[in-house]
Amino acid sequence: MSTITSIRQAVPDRDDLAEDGGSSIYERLRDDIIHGRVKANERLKVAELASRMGTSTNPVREALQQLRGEGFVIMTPNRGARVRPIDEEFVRDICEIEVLIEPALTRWFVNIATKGEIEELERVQAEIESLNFEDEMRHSRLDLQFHRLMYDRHYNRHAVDLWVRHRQILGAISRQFTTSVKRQKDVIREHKDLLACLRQQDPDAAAAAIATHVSGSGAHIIEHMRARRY
Amino acid sequence: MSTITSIRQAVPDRDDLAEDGGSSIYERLRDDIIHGRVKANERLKVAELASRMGTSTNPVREALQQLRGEGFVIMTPNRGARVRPIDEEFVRDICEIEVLIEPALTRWFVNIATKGEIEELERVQAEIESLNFEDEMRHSRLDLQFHRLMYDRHYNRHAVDLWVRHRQILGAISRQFTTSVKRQKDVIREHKDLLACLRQQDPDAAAAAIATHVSGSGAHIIEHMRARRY
DNA sequence: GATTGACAAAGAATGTACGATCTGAAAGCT
DNA sequence: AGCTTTCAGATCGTACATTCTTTGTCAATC
Repeated sequence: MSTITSIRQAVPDRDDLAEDGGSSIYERLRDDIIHGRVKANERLKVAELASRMGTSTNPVREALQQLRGEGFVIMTPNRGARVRPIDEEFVRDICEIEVLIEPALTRWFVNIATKGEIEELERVQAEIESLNFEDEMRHSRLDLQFHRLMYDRHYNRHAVDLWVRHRQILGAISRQFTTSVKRQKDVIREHKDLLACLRQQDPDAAAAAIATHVSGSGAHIIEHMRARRY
Repeated sequence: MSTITSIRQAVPDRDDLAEDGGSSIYERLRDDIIHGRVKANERLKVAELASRMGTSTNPVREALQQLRGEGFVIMTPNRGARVRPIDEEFVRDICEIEVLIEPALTRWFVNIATKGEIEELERVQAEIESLNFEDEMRHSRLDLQFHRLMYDRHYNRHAVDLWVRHRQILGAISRQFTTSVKRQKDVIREHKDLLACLRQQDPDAAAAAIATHVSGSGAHIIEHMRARRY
């Protein structure tokens, strides 16, 4: 009967958001899928989810439809919703797209970056280095801030939204494990390389740097997933 | 009162699909948005849409949620849904993303294409040329088939899905006007160039060819939109 | 005796109706 | 004029009916 066990008991991280469990039904479902709390291809029954969430079925149905639009669940007529597997292939696909998009965003940033923005980037980077991955949660926030500084002003909102969504998925997955020491050093070096390219106003080199950064990050995540038989 | 006028009366094209108006509520809404039958930022009231669609409110709500997930409508709590404007910026954003993605897909195709597949492409291209844009509907189908032959087998399903969705949007828009003669010639020439690159097994040249093809297509659409004060 | 087929019953998704709650704006009061 | 109140309109949530899928059983045939 109870196909979905242990979905919502004790979500230890992310207690800073939305105090009273007031995160919307949509966010709860999405997090459960991203964090792998529901198995791949598992069926999502509205009645079951509704009783679990403590609401009626209608809000659940609408949340599922939204998730379908975003590609997190797959719905077939009269047969309900299934979890889209967040497996290595999925991560690889996302990363490959980001390897294409992020360099383009970065290239544009190189051409419009002000002195102040580059200094701000360096400030964040210095903070990242001084923190040195001691607090993964804070590091994640700083890393997000670093990239956001470059992308936020881009005119292509569609591309940036895509980046945000992809990053949320990847960030949620990588939050499940601790970054390896090698990857820590690589991240810092890659950021430094990127900053050097920015200072030198070299779009091509900056694009190449961010490409290796994204690619390396994706490879790191996939290796961890494979190691855990995720 | 009736904010949404002339949404569904007489959709002349696309009468080949789904005889009894049986296209799903989601598709109807999506088409209405894409084709510009509802104005940008216009409010979408569930009760109104429900009576128009001849159903109750619940299916409409779920369709709206799905559209929200795909980014076609913007919903704010307790204030309902608004139409996301499909304007020149939106098209430009999509095209820029495709200029990044399609070359990558093409590049991969060059490396795995079989002789039979290339011949199939040439056959479709010959059909396109013989048709010579006399039937835009059939041309659109052939053009879709042309690109689909290259992308369908790609391992990155996520990227291909993104391409399909973007292409649907662009195709729906460009179906509203007739292709200029110059663009017709350009399309045929670009396809020929691409085929030459494929035959020569030159991934870089093929990627460049598809990039100019996509870019040109986008520019053509945007020019038409601007001309019509779309 | 095992396999296949139909058939019935349970489970789940989809659709309908209605009540509760929120927003927005016009009317009334100080 | 500015503020409050009130009310219509719309969204959101709950309960129920309908329809489809699925599963389990039984019988008939090979």
